[in-house]
Amino acid sequence: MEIASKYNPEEVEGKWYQYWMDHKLFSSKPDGREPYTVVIPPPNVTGVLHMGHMLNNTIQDILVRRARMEGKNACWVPGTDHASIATEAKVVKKLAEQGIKKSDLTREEFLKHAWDWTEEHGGIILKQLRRLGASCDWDRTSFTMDEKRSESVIKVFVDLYNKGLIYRGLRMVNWDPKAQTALSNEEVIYRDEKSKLYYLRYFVDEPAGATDGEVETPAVAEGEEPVQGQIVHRDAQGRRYAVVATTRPETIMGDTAMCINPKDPKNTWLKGKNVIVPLVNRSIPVIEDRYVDIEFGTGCLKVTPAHDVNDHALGKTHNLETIDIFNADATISEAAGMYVGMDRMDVRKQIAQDLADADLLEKVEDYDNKVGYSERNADTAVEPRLCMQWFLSMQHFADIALPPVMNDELKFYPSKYKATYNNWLTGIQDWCISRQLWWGHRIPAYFLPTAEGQEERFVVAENADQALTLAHAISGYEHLTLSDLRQDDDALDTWFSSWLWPISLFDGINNPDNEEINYYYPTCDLVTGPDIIFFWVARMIMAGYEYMKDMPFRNVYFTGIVRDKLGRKMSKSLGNSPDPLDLIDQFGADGVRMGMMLSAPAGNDILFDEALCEQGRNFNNKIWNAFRLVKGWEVADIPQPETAKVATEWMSACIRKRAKEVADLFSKYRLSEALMEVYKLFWDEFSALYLEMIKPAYGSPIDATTYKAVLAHFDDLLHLLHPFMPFITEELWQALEQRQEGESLMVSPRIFDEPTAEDEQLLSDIEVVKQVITGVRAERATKGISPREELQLQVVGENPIKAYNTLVQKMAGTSELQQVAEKDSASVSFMVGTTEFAILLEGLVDMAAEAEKAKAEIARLEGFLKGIEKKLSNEKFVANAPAAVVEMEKKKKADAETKIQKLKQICDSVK
RNA sequence: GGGCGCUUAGCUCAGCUGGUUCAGAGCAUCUGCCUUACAAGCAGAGGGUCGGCGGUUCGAAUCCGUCAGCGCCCACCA
Repeated sequence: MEIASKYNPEEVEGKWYQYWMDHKLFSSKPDGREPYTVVIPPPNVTGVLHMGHMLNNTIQDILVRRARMEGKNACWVPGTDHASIATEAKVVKKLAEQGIKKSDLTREEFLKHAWDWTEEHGGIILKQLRRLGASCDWDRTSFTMDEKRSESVIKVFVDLYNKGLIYRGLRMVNWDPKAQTALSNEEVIYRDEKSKLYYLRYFVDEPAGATDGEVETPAVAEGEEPVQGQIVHRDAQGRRYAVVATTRPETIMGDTAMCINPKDPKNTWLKGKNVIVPLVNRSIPVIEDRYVDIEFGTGCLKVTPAHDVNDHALGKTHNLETIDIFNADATISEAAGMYVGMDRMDVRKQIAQDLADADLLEKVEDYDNKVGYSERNADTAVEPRLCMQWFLSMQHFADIALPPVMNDELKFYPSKYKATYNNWLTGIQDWCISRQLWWGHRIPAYFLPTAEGQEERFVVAENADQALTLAHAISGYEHLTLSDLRQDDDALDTWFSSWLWPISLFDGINNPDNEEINYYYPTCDLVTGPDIIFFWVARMIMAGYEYMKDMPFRNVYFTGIVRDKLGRKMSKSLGNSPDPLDLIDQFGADGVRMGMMLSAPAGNDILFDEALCEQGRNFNNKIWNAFRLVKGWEVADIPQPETAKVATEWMSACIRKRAKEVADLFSKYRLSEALMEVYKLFWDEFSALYLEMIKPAYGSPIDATTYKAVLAHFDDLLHLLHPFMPFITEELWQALEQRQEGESLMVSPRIFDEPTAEDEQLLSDIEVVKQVITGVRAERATKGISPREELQLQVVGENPIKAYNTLVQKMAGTSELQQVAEKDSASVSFMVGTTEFAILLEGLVDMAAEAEKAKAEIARLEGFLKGIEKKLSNEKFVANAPAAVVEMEKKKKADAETKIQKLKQICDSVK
């Protein structure tokens, strides 16, 4: 049968993926084998595959398939995340396109739309992962909002509430005015922004011309006048005013104080005064607090307790009034009294104009500051907002989650993220877990009816019935009915469900001690990006220790961020992100997987370049063609040639050695290096050398012994390659021999022997042989001699590769190797170690050129020798360096001297 | 402002606790080959004063200090 000379992934990939699925080869059940568990970082349920997923899931699949090759019971659990903010935003947008407003819908109606949307778009990403070859146990596919996961979340909420770790409080939170929900601190991304610093005039609430508080001054000129450190501003009418620098003039309607530092000499005259908020014309007190930076701006700070975290703290300390001037959508509220209904950004422009018109704007400067944005709504600035939210106390969790990472019970790869983790946990703040959204797990808190003005009362329970029972126990509420209870409208932060993922996937919360959780937990490796170390990784560790009293995973492998080859982050807006599926169409899944891995050293960002996929595709083709060669041989019952016997032993040694190296690299998660080992093993050693060594002459058959060995070697190589390139390896493995239906390379473990001392000897012997072969080929190349033309090779003196003479003949295209005391004069020679080899080249030898070459080499060696001699004559070196090092130097010296001597003979022979 | 990391060949990176001729790999480049598995290939070759300076040491790409450049994370200076 004719096999195509190019590997065609399309014909192969779908076929084998279906085969694996049909035979349930991805599925895992607890058994006597060592478990190897990975839980997928659940992608957004309605998301589509991007390069980051591609990288991340390729790595997971490699680890999982590798574990199978090692005979472990590998279980990779897939699933998706409900991504409350992102999904709700998409649904709201879609409804808006249909002319439906969320506010016109009931919660139930909205959720119906959301589920419809999820059903329609959900799970596409998981289907896409199959193209990549992801060997997930699909029967276990879960969703953070499916029944079991939801039940787990509610149970945990109730439990933590009962433990006193969840509380409700009026706090300044990060408010996303677009999604109209609170965000946790981690969900806010700060961006540098070019903005303006507005200097506003706050007139002192006093008659014009007042001077109290000022230090006596000899003379006061017009404008501002520093007197003994004071800076007093006066307008033309002699009215005094303070200047306040702010980036947010639109918040002045919420000002309830102006603050100075008590130690600020510039502003002492303002102490105890009241000032008038510009435009608003409200009189507010001047307060003193050391919080104010004397050096910044004018040292005067406007205090808006409702709209700034620091101001809020000041407000608390100084008992200030709080005026909330924003609506939930960040338009101006009635409370502001002016600009009502306008958007905050429009007001900023408008108010700057109005202030200028009223001569209340001293100046405007350019200013670089940081503005917080919602992680999910990149275009909307977060607004600090005071509101009632649910929080989780984090100190307890930090205490249980920090030690295991710091003492390496739970390992981070690369370990530099330990420091990041440490920083976050030691400065941890409470976690705002409530979101003003409907799409998510509804907070299981039930409010009881209360009279106007009475403090709110609620109970927390897994369901309404239990809540009612709890309520009945409260005096005054004995006769409550279900309809009197009002469940909290808010949903929980998405991460409040994903932090349970490694436990909830095996139903360990609802059903502790069940067979699965006991078998699969703790999971082995977590593969994720460092961007969610706080969101997810840290919190899973917390939940793990809280609910399982054990780590959720033994190792965390942090991948890098996928960038383009110019180092730019891949993004939709830049349009520099290829569609992973297009890449698979173009290069095959195996090619793309290899392309990703070639560029992905652990922890470093990866600079993705399609050229790497090309390299991957080329490698596939190489494997394919090696297979074609081997399968094309005719086998005969003839004796095994000596060269084939040696070559076969050598190949075995190569495999053992590389396999060990690969295992070592895997244990360190250095997957790209492991791949490179296998790559070189296949390409350089197996294809370029071994196959050439054993290749029968054209038209001749191969002996059965060698052929059997080649197949065995090929089989070994396919095992080593399989985790990286599952499809082509399965295809060839199935074609290598007759297989039973249901058999698969994927579930055929292979343990490799350790390399032996004999292996090492053989490998180093063949290194010398390779140098001799290269030496001959190099001469051919420089002299333009065809590889087919047989050459006469001589070895001068002792022959270090006597046992491999026939191998050299075959590979270098030489006739029988002659051992001579003195080489033929009509020859060119080269050195391998300290041995001289000579190729007889009647008429083709330029003796002068040979002598020149030798001379140059002598010069180089003499320089080298000088260095060594200097070292050896240094008494301190000889006295202090280890004996082995000194010995090595002596050997180098001797070798160099020998070579020089031989090279000199070459020169002499020319004269 | 605090913390972490990086700088080695044209590119992407290895070089672990200082000493195996240690200056490496892959890709790219150059030269020659359509040789009966593969031109998506074969054979061969070239290429770096290891960011700068200083120090420790018999010995430094490797340890210390410092400077320069780059990157990331955290932080309430309006």
